[in-house]
Amino acid sequence: MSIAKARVLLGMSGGVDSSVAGFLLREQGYDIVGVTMKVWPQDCISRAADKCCGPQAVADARSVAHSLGIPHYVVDEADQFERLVIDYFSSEYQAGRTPNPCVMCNEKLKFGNLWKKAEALGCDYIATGHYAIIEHYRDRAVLRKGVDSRKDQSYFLFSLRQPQLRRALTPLGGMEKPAIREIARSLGLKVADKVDSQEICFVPGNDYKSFLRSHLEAEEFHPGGIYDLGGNFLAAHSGIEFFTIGQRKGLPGGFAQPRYVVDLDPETNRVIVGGADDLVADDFEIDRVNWIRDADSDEPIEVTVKIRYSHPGTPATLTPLPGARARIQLHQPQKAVTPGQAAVVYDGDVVLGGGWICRAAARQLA
RNA sequence: GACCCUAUCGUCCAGUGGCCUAGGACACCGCCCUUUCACGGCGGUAACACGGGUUCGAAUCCCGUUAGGGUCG
Repeated sequence: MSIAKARVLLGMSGGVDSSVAGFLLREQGYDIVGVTMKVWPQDCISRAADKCCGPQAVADARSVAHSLGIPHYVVDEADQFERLVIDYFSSEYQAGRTPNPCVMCNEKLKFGNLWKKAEALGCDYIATGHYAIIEHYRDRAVLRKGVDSRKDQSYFLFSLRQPQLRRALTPLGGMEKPAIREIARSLGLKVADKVDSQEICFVPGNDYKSFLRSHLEAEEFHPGGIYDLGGNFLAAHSGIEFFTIGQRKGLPGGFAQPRYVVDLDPETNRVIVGGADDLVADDFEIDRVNWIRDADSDEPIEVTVKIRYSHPGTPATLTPLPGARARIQLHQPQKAVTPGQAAVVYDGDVVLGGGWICRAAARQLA
C-alpha cells in the first residue's frame, strides 16, 4: 500500500491536538516531518509568548517532535502572516466588516504557503490537528464535520480548494477531544494538559481593539456617530473598527432594553443600534463562494448554514448567483448576520462550500 | 433681579416618614462559554448634591446653600 510510505508535513502548533495527530500518523505508517510556523515578528514576540505561534509553542512543538522521533523544522512566515492575515484583519475592520483571520490563515498559510516548504521537503501531504474529516476519493476530496460535535472545526476549512483538500490530512476528525488528551497522557507528552487555544492567536489579552490601536495609525480609524434606527444621534464613537454586528458591549447605557449594533455604514461611519428584534435577518448574499462539492446546477438547493463558527446551523435555501456569489434565504430568521463572517453551507455533516457574508442594502431609517 | 420647578448608582428611573443596611434596567467589571468577532449564562462594584432642622425614626417633611430648567423681564 503505497500511501503507507507517503511523506507528510505535519503542521505543529505546540498544542495537544497537532501533537497527537503526529502520533496517529506515525502509527499509520507515514513518514512525518514536523514543521512549526513562526508567524510573529521577533520584536513583538514577547507579547504573544503564550500564544499558539510564540516561542513557547515552538519549544513545545520541538519537544513533542523529539518524543515522537520525528524531525522538526521552524519556518519563518512572519512577513506572509503580516500581509495575508493581519493586514486582512485590519482592513476588514476598517471597512466596517468583521474578519475571520483563522479561515484566512488556513487557506493562505497552513494549506497555502506551507506547500512550498512541503514540496521542498518532498512531502505529499500536509497534516494538521483540525477536528474535521477529509475523505480522499479518486477524483475529489470530501470535507466533513469532525465526529466531536463540540470541537468540529470544518467551518474554518471551508475556503480550501480541491487541490488543497486532496493533499490534506486531518487524523483527528474521527476522534473526540477527551480521547486525544488521553493518548497524549499515555505518551507522556508534556503538552497533554495544555489548555485549548482560543481567541485570536496574534491578539494578546483577547483585546483586538488594543491590537488595532497599536497596529494602525490614529488617522486610519473611522470615527463617527452612534445612531438609533430613528436616525437620532446617541453618542460619538472613535472608529467603526471597534464594532461588530450583534455587539452589545460598549454602547451607551440608559435604555430599558439592551441595545445591539444592527448595522455599520462604511459610507458615513455610522454605527446603528437597535433592540434584539432589530437584529434578525432572513436573507443575505455571500461572495467569493468556494464550492468543495461541485454545484450541479444553478438551481436552488436546501442546505444547513452556519453564519459564524459557534452557530449551530440553520436550514436555508441557497441560490447560486453569477460571479461566485449566492443568495441565502434562511427558513428561520437569525440574529446578527454579520458582513465579513463566513457562511458555511452543509448537507448533513458534509461541507458543500461557503462564502463571505455581504452587507445588505443600507437599512431604511424610520 | 423676583418667583416657580427639579436634584437618588456611570446612564435612565423606582421610591411620597418605618417593609431602604435604597430596588430595577442599561452600561461597567469578573468568571464561564469559545481555535475568529460577537451573542449568551452566572456573579460583582456602584447613588439618596451639601448643611441645618422636625420626628422615637427621613431618600421621603421644613429651612438655607449650590447646580440645572422655566415663568415674569
